[in-house]
Amino acid sequence: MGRAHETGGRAVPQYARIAADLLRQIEDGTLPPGELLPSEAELMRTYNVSAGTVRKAMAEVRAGGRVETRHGKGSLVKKRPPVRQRSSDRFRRSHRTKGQAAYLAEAAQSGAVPGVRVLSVEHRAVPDDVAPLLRVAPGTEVLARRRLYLRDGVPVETATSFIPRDVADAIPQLRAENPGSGGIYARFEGAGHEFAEFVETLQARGATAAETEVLGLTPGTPVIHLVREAVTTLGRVIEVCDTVMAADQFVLTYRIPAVD
Amino acid sequence: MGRAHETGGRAVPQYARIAADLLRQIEDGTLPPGELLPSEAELMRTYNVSAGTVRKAMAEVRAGGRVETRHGKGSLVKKRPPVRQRSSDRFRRSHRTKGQAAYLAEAAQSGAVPGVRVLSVEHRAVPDDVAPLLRVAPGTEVLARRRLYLRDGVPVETATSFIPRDVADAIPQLRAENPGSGGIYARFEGAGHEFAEFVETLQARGATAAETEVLGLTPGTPVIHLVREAVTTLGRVIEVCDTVMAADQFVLTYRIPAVD
DNA sequence: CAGTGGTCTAGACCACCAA
DNA sequence: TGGTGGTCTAGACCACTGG
Repeated sequence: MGRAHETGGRAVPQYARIAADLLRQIEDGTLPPGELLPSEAELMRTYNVSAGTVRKAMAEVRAGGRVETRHGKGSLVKKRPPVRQRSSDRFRRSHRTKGQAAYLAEAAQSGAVPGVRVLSVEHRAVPDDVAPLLRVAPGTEVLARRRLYLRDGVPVETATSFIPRDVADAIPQLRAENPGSGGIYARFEGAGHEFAEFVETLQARGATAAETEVLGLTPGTPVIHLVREAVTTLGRVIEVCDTVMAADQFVLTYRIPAVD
Repeated sequence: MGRAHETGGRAVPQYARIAADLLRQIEDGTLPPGELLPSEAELMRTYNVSAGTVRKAMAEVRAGGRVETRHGKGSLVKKRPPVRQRSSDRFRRSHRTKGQAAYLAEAAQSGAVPGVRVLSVEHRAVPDDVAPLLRVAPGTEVLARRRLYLRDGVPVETATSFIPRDVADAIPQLRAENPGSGGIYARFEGAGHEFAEFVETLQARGATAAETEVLGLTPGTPVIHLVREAVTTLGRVIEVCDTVMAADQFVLTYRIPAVD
């Protein structure tokens, strides 16, 4: 009993109905931010369904991004659903000369406590998808700076910068854990490179197992995969930054000037 | 038997291991594009797990976006995983004067057959989240143009344009199903509006039930929610376009000029 | 028709959390 | 300790696809 087609001839499965119910309650404030959702056992009772069905419903609710589930505790409505703002002018030179790296510049606007952890700085073979962007042969050795960004202590983004050897070797600070005031872009400029533009290419997809691990996500949770190329006025790409962000933590905005 | 901690003391669940296995095989070409994945029954046999476990693994594989599952048929590796390119210069005026709306301009680059279906053109109350962007009071009546974009016949994106009454009333073609050559932006320009910039704000999240329906997605599949404001040289926002895209169908690129 | 994925059940055992 | 979510099983019935 309880099959979708029997409970009223509907084509919509029970788990979808339960998920929609919960999402609506979050939407209209019946379940306010910070509130604990009904436990799965309770949902089983109130909807008269089995555990598997409730779990599938909850998986869908989680995918919506407005809920956070903690093992042994329960699921609670997130306080500020979309949080960090990544915007076009985060790369302003004026920020760097004031000593703010891009992520600090935007953290200032959003009121959360930011953090960075440098995971590794090493020479390694360039990944196949990055090689053409840097205009180097596949397998060429480059400098890779891998770091983890935190927001209020929780990981929200990983980023890996790839820099050609000849550029990196000329700037010793790039091999240091802390590249100094203004971040690595300030170091590039200090070494005479002048930026013309940044090109960001992004797509969204479910998190892979590896990303799930590093960012502390539930499997299948959406992530944004963004690759940024830093182009100098000489037309050279001197850095490619590959970042993966927990999708629910970011809102991105871009300003596109109208052109002919 | 078969629990995660018993099969070798690993903390990684079986479904994750199976999903990773399949994703790796897709990645390295063991399962080439167009190929049918092993059926769920076969996976149960080869990995010696139950149906539920295999289904959870497949759900994770699907979330990766490289696989398409058809009921009664099986799961197959998508041909061209990321397909449509949405780029910064899709709004070039030169495209419009040549009679190409933005979506046609980019479709030309990607080799697929594009399509649009106008779902509705009507006057309605502005949504609460759109009102502040248009600088109108909540509940104000605006013109809403809702359309569905197709790629090779399958829906990939819904878009709803909101236009203030005073702007819309002056341009009769905006109420027509087909706004004419160059799209609605060409009509705005024809009526004397000059665009200064477009501001795009986007986030990624799992699809809601309603989106699942319209776009023909699996529940929980990632979507990109993008809101574009069209700003004129007079500083007025004359259109807000709210779009939801199937995430696996789009790669977005933005060019950000370096500024001080 | 046989084979495929989709929904659902009932029950087991585990890992985490808080009192 | 009792309640919570997380993983897994074994089996049922359904709906869709294709020959």
